[in-house]
Amino acid sequence: MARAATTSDVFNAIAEPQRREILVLLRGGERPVTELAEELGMTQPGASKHLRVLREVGLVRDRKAGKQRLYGLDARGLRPVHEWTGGFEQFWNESFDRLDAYVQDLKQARQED
Amino acid sequence: MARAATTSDVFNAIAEPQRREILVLLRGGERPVTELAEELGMTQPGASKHLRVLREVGLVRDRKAGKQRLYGLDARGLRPVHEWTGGFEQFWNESFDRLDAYVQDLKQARQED
DNA sequence: TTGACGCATGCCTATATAGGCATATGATGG
DNA sequence: CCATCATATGCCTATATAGGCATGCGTCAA
Repeated sequence: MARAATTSDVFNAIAEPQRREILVLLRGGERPVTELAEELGMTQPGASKHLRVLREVGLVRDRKAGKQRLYGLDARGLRPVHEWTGGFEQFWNESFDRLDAYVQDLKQARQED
Repeated sequence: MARAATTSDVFNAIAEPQRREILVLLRGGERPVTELAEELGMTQPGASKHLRVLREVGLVRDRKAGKQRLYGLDARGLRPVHEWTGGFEQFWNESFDRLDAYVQDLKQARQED
């Protein structure tokens, strides 16, 4: 079995680099599919598929604009990710310390040989 | 083709729910493999495999402790994820506004029919 | 209505990977 | 050296999914 579907889990949805690029581009405002595809060097169907995933997981929304379909950012879904990683913030610096302690242990162990 | 390997991309590595659970558990301190497996209801080989991915991507480190191998958190790799999502923070609230505007547009469009 | 444009979808393939199982590997105590 | 415990790995299978391609579908202008 595999992980939760890309279409239901934001963590998985943003695991794809090109989808992250799309989100970054959309910070600049709404864009039609073809423009996104062009700017990111992907095919139009490719862009559409990534956009579909992002839409189903709620990170973008779309609206019709004439012949075009404009995709826009809905970043709210990223907040849980930000908060989850934030739960480790206190360990970022501490990690250095622990690594130090770890290295110290290694040195000691080596001396005790 | 697929996305960047779980073993090289932190975003992908944490896309797996069980790996996230492992990381959360490790905030409580180092743990041997069997204990992790037990607490998370996974098999020992399963835990070992997830730990390997986490180790290769640099989110955990291990040290020998007698017969056991203790895995500990190295959260530094989560920082880029936190920062990347943080880059969207200004859009979280704004998203509501945009959504509102969007809904307004819909209503207008409907009236204009 | 017709043609052109913009986008979504279906089909197919290759690949990554999660999980189950058996087993190899490594360390410890006698 | 042997038996045992703790982990890591290899093998196999099922599945998700990214990407290429062709094509369907809706919209607009003439």
